[in-house]
Amino acid sequence: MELLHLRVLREVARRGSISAAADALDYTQPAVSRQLAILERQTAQSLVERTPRGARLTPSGEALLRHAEDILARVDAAREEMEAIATLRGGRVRVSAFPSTIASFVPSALRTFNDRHPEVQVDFHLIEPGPAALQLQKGVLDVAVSSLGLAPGAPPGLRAHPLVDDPFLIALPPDHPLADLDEVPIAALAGEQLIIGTPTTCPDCEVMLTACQAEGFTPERSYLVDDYGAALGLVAAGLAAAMIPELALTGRRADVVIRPLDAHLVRRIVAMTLDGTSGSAAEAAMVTALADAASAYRAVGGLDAGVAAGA
Amino acid sequence: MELLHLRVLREVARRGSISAAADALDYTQPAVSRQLAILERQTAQSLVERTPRGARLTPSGEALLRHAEDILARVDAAREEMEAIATLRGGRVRVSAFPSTIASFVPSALRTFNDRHPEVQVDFHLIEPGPAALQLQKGVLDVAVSSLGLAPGAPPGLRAHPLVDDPFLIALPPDHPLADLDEVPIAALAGEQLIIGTPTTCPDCEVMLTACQAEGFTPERSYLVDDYGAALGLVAAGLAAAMIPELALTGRRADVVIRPLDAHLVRRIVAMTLDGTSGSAAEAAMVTALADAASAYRAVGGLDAGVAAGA
DNA sequence: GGGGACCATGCGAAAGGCGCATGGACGGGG
DNA sequence: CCCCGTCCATGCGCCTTTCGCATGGTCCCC
Repeated sequence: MELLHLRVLREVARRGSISAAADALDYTQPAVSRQLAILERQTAQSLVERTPRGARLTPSGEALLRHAEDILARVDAAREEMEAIATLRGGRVRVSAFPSTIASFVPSALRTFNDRHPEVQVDFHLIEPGPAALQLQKGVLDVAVSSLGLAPGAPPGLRAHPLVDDPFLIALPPDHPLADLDEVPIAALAGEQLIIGTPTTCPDCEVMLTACQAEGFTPERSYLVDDYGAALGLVAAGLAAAMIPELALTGRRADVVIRPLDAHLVRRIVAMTLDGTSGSAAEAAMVTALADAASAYRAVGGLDAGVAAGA
Repeated sequence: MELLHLRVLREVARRGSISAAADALDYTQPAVSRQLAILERQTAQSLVERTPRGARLTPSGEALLRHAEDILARVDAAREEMEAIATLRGGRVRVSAFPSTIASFVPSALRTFNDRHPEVQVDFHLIEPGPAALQLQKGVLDVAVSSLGLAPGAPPGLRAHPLVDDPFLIALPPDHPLADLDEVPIAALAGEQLIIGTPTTCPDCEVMLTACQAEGFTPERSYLVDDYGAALGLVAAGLAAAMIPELALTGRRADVVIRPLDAHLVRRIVAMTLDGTSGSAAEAAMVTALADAASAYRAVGGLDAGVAAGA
């Protein structure tokens, strides 16, 4: 029992003759006659009653027709949903991002996506880069805004689409000697108490450690704090300097001075997707929306203006 | 999009690999792989994510799978209903009969059919032979117990299955001279007032007229009555003799004498079905049940015993 | 590092399905 | 009353599809 058979049955029922059905189906009359015969042989039923003036369904034919109508309608629905998904008029995309991006450019991306593709459902979750990679691999997530994409040791099987390079800045107490400089040399941090995110929650902070080691020293790290707000509190109290990614500076406090470093240290923020598969149109569109939002964010300078002006 | 594609998708989803799906579907792995590729091309979607350790559905694949499950379940349901109809575990049969048969053997046939095939629904209607033939031709009736089947001028396109030959008897007033005979010669009815059903409602009564004409006379018919009960009332009043089919004698009245005729005049009662088509199993089973009931009715003598004994 | 599992693709053969042409049945019109 | 038009079934030849087999590549796990 194939779909063609059901289509033939339906058309014969509608048109009232095999010839007319063949015409409607763009087949020759013998073709549908044969398909009908095959269907009757397979169902062991006489489904249509042939007369010299046309054809009519038998009771068994009517019974099968009821199923055929539903089945064919459902097939059409399936095709339409596939079409809708392909043309971004339907479907779903599951996205995640981590806090500082949600505080900056990601909402704009989601807004853009909604405007462009209002019929695509967006499932959004806050997920840290590490877990997000696992969720992508498990297939329960489509796009993850992540900070560990392009580095060596990136999660396998995933593909990273660059969004924005987020520079690391240094936060200093206002009365700190280095606060007078327009740009803080890495080397000047030797011997200073430095707050750096721990590798487990902030893997990208590694770049700071390696930069320090390249300058020949290992930073003093008595304050192990993962939260940037908390770190700024400690900085304001004059207890330490802190390395802060620019995107994490969601506001400015007057009791902290932000300065760029002389080395261009960044964490590369990317949109991660599964590699190898082509992915859905919605997935690609979400990556595009994220890239657009990140680009716009860079264009207006992000928080750079504020940084340059200091507190 | 064919059923095979949906079956492939479902099996891949269930088994978690293309190879396993191929095994379950009795295909080779390349065959399934190709069908899947075709489905993906037609839907313009990547439906399955291939890995070296198996395969997993993408979100689009899951969306299509939801449809596939329903469609395939419905196809199975259709197949099962066809199977049920073929094996008399389902389906429906539309039957009709006319009054005197409903008063005699037809109920027993319906009972037999119900006992044999309790899952087949029976739609029963009282329909006179003439209209029943039209209904059969229109396809809104499957089996009709009729009295005009084997005669010349039988409705075209229909097939008659003999059930029972119903003899015509003569009903006489008790004090009528012919009431003393064991058997009434047709010729003796010349000049008698005779009640015979009119051709429109009792076409089979024609045989009586032709028999009379064969004997060289035309019966006197002052009382044109189609109802056998009414006819017997007129007979009891001594106004006429009446020709009555045996099956129409549903009871006996003391004021009427029933006698056989010397000529074997019968109306042939048949089960009529559409000719040409093989018909449903239920239809054939209903004809069988009717034949069985008619046969049993004949075996016990019907009302013969009562007739021979007179009033 | 090697073996095993998995998937994609090329190739040849078989089968299934279509169109064309023909034959038979029935009804309507000349 | 005959002829023609309509409708359906079937035989034949060809083409398309699709299968199985065999091969190649990738990755994981032992």
